[in-house]
Amino acid sequence: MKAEALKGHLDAMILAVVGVGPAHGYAVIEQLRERSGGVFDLPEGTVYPALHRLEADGLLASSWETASGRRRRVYRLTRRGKSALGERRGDWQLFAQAVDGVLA
Amino acid sequence: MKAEALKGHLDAMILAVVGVGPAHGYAVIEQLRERSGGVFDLPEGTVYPALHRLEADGLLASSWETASGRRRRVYRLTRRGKSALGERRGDWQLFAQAVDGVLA
DNA sequence: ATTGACACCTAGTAACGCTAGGTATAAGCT
DNA sequence: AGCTTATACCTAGCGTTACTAGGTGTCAAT
Repeated sequence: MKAEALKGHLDAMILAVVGVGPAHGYAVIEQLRERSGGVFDLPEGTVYPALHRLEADGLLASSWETASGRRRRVYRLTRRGKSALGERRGDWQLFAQAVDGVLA
Repeated sequence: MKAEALKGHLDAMILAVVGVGPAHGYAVIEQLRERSGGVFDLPEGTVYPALHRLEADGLLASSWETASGRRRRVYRLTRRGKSALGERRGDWQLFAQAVDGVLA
């Protein structure tokens, strides 16, 4: 599968993962891998910048935590992020249905 | 819907449209609009370069036609294009299922 | 004569996932 | 003690690709 396939859909998936509950970057990567059935095994260089983007856009907020000697930046959904997640889910359904219509 | 959403999926859809039967660029644009229920109303600057890419990759082949005074470049699937279409359909199903899994 | 639909083209831009490097802690093995 | 693996973070630069914004030309309708 080409790398470009993900473009424009990663944000929605990250919001969805963090929407389940606050999570740090590494955990987001694991969740994406598990919830996608192993399809999305994303490098850190993909996910970390995306998290920063989402925070800069005000859809996520972060705070530092320390767990067993390791520092973690834990992200949570902001109000705007929660609202954006709803929109993105709708966008995805519309998009997927449209692609199905063309490929059918 | 963001423009990036399409990335990596346009090729598959163009192959699918041309796979139904040879078509020229403008007709491809119309087919994409119709078969997607109006969701994909793509500018020429998106579709024409994509057609050129696919031809350069050997998945499409083209020939000039003249219909009622207007010249058209008509594209058809090559053997490799047909095979690629099959792969891309599979990729899409895998991808869509994975995204569904994460967003659910 | 002018507008709109048809039909093609391309240079440049913006977005973003990824590569490839880097730092640092903790646990387990030899 | 040294090494590897997993955890956990970061970023500069690259490559791909959809789109913008322009251009050319034909034909039908007003």
